[in-house]
Amino acid sequence: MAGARARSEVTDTRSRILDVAERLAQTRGFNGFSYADIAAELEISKPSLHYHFPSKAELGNALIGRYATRFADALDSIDDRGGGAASKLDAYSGLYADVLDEHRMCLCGMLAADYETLPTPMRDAVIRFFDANEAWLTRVLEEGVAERALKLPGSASETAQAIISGLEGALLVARPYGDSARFQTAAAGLLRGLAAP
Amino acid sequence: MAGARARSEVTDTRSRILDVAERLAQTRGFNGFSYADIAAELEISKPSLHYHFPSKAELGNALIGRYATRFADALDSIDDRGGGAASKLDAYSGLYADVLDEHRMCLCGMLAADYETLPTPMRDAVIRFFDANEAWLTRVLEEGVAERALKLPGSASETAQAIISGLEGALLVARPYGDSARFQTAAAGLLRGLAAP
DNA sequence: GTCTATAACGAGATAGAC
DNA sequence: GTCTATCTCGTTATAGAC
Repeated sequence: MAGARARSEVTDTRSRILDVAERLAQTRGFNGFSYADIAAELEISKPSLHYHFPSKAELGNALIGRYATRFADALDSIDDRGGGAASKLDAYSGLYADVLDEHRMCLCGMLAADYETLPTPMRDAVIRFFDANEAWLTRVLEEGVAERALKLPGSASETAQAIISGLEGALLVARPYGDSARFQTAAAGLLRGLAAP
Repeated sequence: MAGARARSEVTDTRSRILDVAERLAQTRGFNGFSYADIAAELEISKPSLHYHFPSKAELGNALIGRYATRFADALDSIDDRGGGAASKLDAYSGLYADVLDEHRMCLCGMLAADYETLPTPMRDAVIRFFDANEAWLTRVLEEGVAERALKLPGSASETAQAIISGLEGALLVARPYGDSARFQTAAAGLLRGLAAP
């Protein structure tokens, strides 16, 4: 078919920019990288970056938007796989473990640290990310309680907030230690304590 | 007495610099403020700052050092007050709540996010801070278990790590929401789940 | 869509006077 | 101990050619 390209032979520039910016934002924070860093890694010029993302704020918005979409897709996949509430929570924790395996912080956890320095649209998008996670977790926890598979220390939404906080914090603290076992231990303890069978 | 000064009439410049830098680091991250920000707020010149702290890295070291000392003192105070393990854990959680009341992140939690961009001495000091917290918490948890006042989901040191992670994450996530009740709920849930009576 | 060139500004840091 | 003046470099961003 005319115009078709071998998949992954070339990824479009916009996506490759987002890939690099995402990794830098997750490892160094939003104020810890520059257009120059991205340009050097992709071997393109800085003005080319500005063609795709006129300002760093717009790059940041695109970053969170894509990340949130991907995360929502991952939550859908967990739902599609079926299984009980407890196994869904394990899979949810696994999403965070995958992030740490790449020596990254959750993008929105990192941006939560940078929050005060972010432009308003990015702030709003960070909040929406956490709200979406809380809504998904709340539903899973309620299912677990209804099935008598889980016992929670508080309401489902309060427990959901505590799980998100706990996993974000486990990422935050484990990363300096460069120790993914440290994350696993904390995450397992948190889930056992907060959503016991 | 000659040379004596009315307390708090003037705080020495070095301390005032650290006060401002500390607040900026806790709210904006270590890469989110500059010598110019501090100079403007204290109405002194940038070179005066460099006289007290020749480089930003040395300012950062002094920042963590003072913070860690103050935190260790607070832990000593909790011990001195007596009471059981459960009330010590509540007091520990209260230290984090106090930070959030000033709309700040824990300094070392913030620096954990900035970790990859920090000079080595600052990295080491961040790790030491968490290790000291873990050691204190581990001891308190072991006391609680010995008194049969607490039941833990894992070893005392693993539980200590999970508590630190959970409280740091609760701060991280609650701050964008500007909601200290959100922290309290998550913290209470975490402690109930991880160190149940 | 990508480039060269450059503007305009802020960063960390230093020299040297007082 | 604090200042003015300055340096050097890195930052985001734009103009305009190809």
